[in-house]
Amino acid sequence: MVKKSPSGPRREESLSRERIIDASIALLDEAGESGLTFRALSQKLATGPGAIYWHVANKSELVTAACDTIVARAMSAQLADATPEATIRAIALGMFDAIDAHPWVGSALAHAPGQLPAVRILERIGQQIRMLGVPRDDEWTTVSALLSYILGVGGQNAANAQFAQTEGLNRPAFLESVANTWSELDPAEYPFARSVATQLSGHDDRADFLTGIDLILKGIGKSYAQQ
Amino acid sequence: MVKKSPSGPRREESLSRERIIDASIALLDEAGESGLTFRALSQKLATGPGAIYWHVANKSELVTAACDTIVARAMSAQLADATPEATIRAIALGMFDAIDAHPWVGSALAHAPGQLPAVRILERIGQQIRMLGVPRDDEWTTVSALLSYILGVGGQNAANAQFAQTEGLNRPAFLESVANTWSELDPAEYPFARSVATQLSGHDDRADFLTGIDLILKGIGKSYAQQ
DNA sequence: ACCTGAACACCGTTCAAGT
DNA sequence: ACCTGAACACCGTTCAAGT
Repeated sequence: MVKKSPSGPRREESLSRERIIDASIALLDEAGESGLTFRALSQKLATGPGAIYWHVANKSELVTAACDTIVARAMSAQLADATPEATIRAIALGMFDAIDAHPWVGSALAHAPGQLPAVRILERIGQQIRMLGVPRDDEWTTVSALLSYILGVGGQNAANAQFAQTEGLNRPAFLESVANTWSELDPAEYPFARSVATQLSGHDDRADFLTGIDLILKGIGKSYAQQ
Repeated sequence: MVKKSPSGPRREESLSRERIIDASIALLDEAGESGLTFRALSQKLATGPGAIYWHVANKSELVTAACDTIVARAMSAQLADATPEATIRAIALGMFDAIDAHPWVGSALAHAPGQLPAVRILERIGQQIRMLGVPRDDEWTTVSALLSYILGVGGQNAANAQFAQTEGLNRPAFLESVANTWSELDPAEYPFARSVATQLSGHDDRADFLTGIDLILKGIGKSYAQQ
């Protein structure tokens, strides 16, 4: 088949959906959620704000597309010969690390339920759940619990990172300031929060996240004993 | 002690932090997240935008305060003579219903981790976890898993409601449109999402949410068998 | 002490006009 | 078909000026 390509040599600099998304990711990584602006973006791409609308419907679609690029990358990592549980843990950790590296992905995911990025995660987890002996009727609920937990932790991590950035603090300093606030709460009303405040700064978020995943997996195992 | 009150009869109409927060809640309930504007708010309160800044530092603080009012209300419900598990379920359901009634609370919670609203939930759950025989060193991780799950589901529900409202759809219609999108995905790449799409619209979000809570509680029970 | 409202420095999005 | 960039209709926030 003869390729009837339109004409001329493709200019590397010409605008395209892909270039716009790549520039958006760079902007979001550099300056956070509030850094992505059609004006900043068009400047980075050496064009006008209106040009971007030729390739992208609106800002919401742009953020979702940027998010999807990161999620697709994280979900493409495969590991063979692992148990379903181990694979689910790996998928979850992959998302944790992706959100850690790109905090804006956490809030983008939270704001676009049912969209492609979330479906990618759902699909990979779902395929593993099928192997765990969960009855068909309970598949959705089970997968949805895991997905919600992942998105919940991701969203909180994203908010922490954004808050710390806004305040000009690094993560340890931010956690310490939260711990301080909690220590000053009314002892009669907030005994638990106060006592747990001291543990806060020392903890490993990644390990905590994984413990939560294991808790849910244990619950699934207890509900649907497999042979 | 003699009360040296400033002067004159308090005008019912005078501005106050409380009146501002109440008006904000009303605005958020009526028009969603994007409905809360300093201009709309000042119009509702028959004042200027600048006046609000005398009582409230900025928009972020205002939203958090509005969120806290709803959360405090939801957390104040007490039930006596219940097992820790039953109490945790009740706390979780209370938050689910609060977010269902005020979707903006879901995203407000997600954006303000470590702030008072989240700590209220953390505290109530934490007190129950103490009664479940979870070792001190694992308290934070356990409570944090439950809280993340609640915030995750809440955030997704909020996003669903907001999306549906933006699109001018009711919830069933919105879920159906999501299910339709999923059914059209590539069968080779998305077998699970496609097969689960049909189950989507029929499901009870509240029941699913509770199943997730039970999954985590089962996991906790399995980890720390109590006598 | 508290309120007013114009002004500032931004936004996302549109659209006539260009090539 | 694709790009330009001025213009529109908004924002949150500030601040001199009032009472």
